[in-house]
Amino acid sequence: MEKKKILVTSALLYVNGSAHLGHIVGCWLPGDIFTRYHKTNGDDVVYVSGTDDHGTSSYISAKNAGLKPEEYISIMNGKLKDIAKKFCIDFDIFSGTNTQTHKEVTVDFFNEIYKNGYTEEKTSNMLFCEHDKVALADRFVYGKCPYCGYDKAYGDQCDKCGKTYELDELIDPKCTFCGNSAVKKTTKHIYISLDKLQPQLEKWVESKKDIWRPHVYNMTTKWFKEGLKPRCITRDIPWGIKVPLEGFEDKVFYVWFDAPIGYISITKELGGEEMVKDRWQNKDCEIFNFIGKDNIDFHAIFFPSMELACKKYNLANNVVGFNFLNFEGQKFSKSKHIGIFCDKVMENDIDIDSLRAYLVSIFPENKDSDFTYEGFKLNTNAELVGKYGNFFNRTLNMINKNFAGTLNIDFEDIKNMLDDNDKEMIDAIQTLPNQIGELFAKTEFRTAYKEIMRFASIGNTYLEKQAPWTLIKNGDIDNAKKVLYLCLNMAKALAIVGSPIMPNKTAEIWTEQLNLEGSPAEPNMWQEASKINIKKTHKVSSPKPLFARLDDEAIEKLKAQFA
RNA sequence: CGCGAGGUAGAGCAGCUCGGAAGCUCGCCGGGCUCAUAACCCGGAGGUCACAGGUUCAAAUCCUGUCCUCGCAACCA
Repeated sequence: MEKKKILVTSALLYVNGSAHLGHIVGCWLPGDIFTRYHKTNGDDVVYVSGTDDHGTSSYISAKNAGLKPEEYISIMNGKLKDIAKKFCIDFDIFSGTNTQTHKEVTVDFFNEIYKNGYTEEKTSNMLFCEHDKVALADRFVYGKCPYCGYDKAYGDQCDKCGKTYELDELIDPKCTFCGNSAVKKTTKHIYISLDKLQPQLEKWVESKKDIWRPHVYNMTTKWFKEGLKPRCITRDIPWGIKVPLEGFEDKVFYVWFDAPIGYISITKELGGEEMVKDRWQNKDCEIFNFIGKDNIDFHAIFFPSMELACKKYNLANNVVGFNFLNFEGQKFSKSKHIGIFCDKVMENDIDIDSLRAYLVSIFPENKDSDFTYEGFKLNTNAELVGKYGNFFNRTLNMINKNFAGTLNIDFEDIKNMLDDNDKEMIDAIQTLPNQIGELFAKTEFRTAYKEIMRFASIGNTYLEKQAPWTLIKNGDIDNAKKVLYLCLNMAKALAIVGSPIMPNKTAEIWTEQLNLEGSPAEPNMWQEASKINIKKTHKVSSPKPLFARLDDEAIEKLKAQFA
């Protein structure tokens, strides 16, 4: 099988507060599972992410915390790293955009776009806060509505009467951060000529029609119908990357200009110029961006346009846009404190593999979905304990009790005693792992998970049909061994195919109970899953329950801890 | 005509890209098994696939229209 070269990115997180489950589900976890699958499949894959350190809201958050921006983001970056570790998100690097490397890459990126003639200058009016030293975008300004007089109207629209207006029509504008009056300024800015890039971009998007999720493709093509317009890429705030152009010394790049370049600079930080060449300038490397749906425009329009204008880096193969996760029917909210916040998970004994598995089962791949405690309990008990874990337990228990852990047979020994049930079982072992692998590769995680559980169910049904406990009772030892040998091979396969989602539990069952060498997540192990090749003399260890059941009490405890 | 998502058994959802006898999990009813974490397996009841038209030999699936629900314009993937 040909080995692929892959680069996986997951959206850079803003550092203005604590992460919640939605962040994990939106990009970190799918990117992690995708990466783990490919590693196990033997592909050459690198997973990069980090924090988006610039932008107005990070600047203001730092200010409110009484810290310098670089101090603030360094603390937040550390916290996020801990959370990633707790959730077993295995980044090759988790950095940020406040690095010297990032500055250099961004400046170079801009210089190329400038040199290639895809920028233009325009003059525009904007409101500025003298106190916070920031330019105020529409959503950061409030004042009196020129139509109805409502005094909490935003920069471009009044919530009360619904009317929209120009920024300079707003009466007595104030800064939303400090409440001081905002002043009008006329400034020059640099724009990227998206209109000139549209034909090339459309061609690229068209080629992704059958690869991207439908909602990503649709949302993207909608922009083309309206026609792309030049977009401002500079800002008047003191926090960010300085624009390297005469007459713009006091300006920085718009956060959404430098943030996606972070994928490149973080790659460079990890492996130097060599790795950038290998992953971003090598047409054999496939790039996957895992993002939430609010980022689709930036990853499907803005960043690829920048790359086309820069002409130095390859565009993504797949922009994997996830929808949103709700929490018990409500939106995650920092202000109302709705949802599981990951800093609380840090001090909690919640089983991460169980949580990861439940989250996969409700991944908002095609539409928004909902986290519920009841669902978490159900998935853990019915799927992980009842089907998946139970199969290991039943198999190992019988091998141990009746055969002291060693069956003393292999596939050759049973080939002439197979009935229809055995053949079905063998067929499942030989075909399902590859099918599940393809689902992971296609980023269809929910279906992959369902198939893994179905795989375990096939095992349970097989046991029921063959009833080795009865065979043993009747003295039919050869057939009992045959059944358990096939089950043992399926157990091995189940550990491998489950490893991208449940890295801890599968490693545990592999080493401590199946007593196999290495790890189920080793490179090229995926191909081993469909082989029936457990050695004749192999001795398994004694089983113990893999997942813990969750009762109502445990759920109540969780609710209380996360409330 | 702001933008977006959705309406499929009691609940929660999948299926819709590429039309071909309505599926999954839970719950409920009945049976089986006893190796297993009161776990597992089989069977059953329960649906005019929001509504109305249209295309078709055939529509949950494609087209048109109508009704209803929910998100976004405040932190926020």
